[in-house]
Amino acid sequence: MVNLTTFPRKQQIEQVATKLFREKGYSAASMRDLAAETGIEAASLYAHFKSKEAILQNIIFRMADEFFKALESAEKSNERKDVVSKLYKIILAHLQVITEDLDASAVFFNEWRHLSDLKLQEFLKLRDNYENRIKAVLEEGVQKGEFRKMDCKIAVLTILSSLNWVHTWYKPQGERSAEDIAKEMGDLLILGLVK
Amino acid sequence: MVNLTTFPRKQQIEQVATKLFREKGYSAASMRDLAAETGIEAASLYAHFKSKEAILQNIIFRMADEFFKALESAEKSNERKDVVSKLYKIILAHLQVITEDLDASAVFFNEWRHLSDLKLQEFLKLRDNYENRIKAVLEEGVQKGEFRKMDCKIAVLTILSSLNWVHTWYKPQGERSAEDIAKEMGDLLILGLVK
DNA sequence: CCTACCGATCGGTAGG
DNA sequence: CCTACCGATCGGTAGG
Repeated sequence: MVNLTTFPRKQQIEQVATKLFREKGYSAASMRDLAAETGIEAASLYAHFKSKEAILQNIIFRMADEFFKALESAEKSNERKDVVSKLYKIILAHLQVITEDLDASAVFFNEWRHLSDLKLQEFLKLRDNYENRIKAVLEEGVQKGEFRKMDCKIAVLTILSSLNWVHTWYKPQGERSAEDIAKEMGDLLILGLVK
Repeated sequence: MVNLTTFPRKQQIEQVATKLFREKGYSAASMRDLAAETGIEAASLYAHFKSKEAILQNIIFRMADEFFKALESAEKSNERKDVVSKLYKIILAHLQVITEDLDASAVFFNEWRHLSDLKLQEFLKLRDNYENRIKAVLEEGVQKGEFRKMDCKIAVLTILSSLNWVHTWYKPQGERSAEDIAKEMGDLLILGLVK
């Protein structure tokens, strides 16, 4: 039973659902689990959400929105700078979104496949778009001679997959901030391991 | 309905289950789905496996075994070489296991959380062990002066998470071999993006 | 490997 | 937000 009195009921339910979806997975988490954790009857949840999937959709597309907003402001604030600085900023922005809501990030990265057809397509289109915008930054880096010649498609996937795994091990009460992690991972991905 | 006549029944069922667990997720895939795809009755599946989870356990611990065998032979064949070469070999070995069975890899990486307590602990212990062995290689690289000073824990997680995402985009009939991908990703992770 | 079947639980609706 | 309830489906067992 989770107790939150400062947020509207709907947001409380969504937050508890997020935690539940993360812990058990979307399919294994039932509306009755959610009812028990929020302290209201299962049937009453349908006064707030029209279906179980609607809750998932809210979580996922809100996160997608956060990622896009972060990417846009990272791109804007570095328009005239070198590509290396721009990429550091993008990595930081992406990690800030993740570390600010680990539960929602976990659901975003692990449970999107349970979206139904139309919403799934929408999600995949957004993901594709996001990847391509970062790929364009890498291509700019290659073109300007800052980066080695490489397969930029594989490079984006490598960068994003390593960033997207951070939600599994990041500890908010740990000693390292999102900025620390972004610096460390940025160095690794941009400078490499070797001296 | 999948048709395979060259393998014993139990292996056929496991292979179809792997595909099903990958596509729908472990929780959402039912024994009746599996029955329909294999062409036998749901109740008959229990002549081959004592439970649904037993199938998942088989898939996951067989893959864990493959990863460990690959890591061991990569370590052995490079005992006296420089750390950079050793790490390239480890990356290749890891990617070979993934690309040789994409379905089983997907289940391994996505569905382990549905293992029950005891088996889950076993899985996490193995994963920890695997990560630590690669971390030791990175630390050796730092100590010998081949690598920059860095947080080796974050570095292993970065490397492994990017490798473990390959199953989502690798196309076996595509033009790129596991060796190609390993070279490309190895270069990125070891040399970095910059010139 | 089949038929027949079980208790539990699922997402969701009706009507207040 | 509740009570009362529905049809469907779940993992699994008994007994052959």
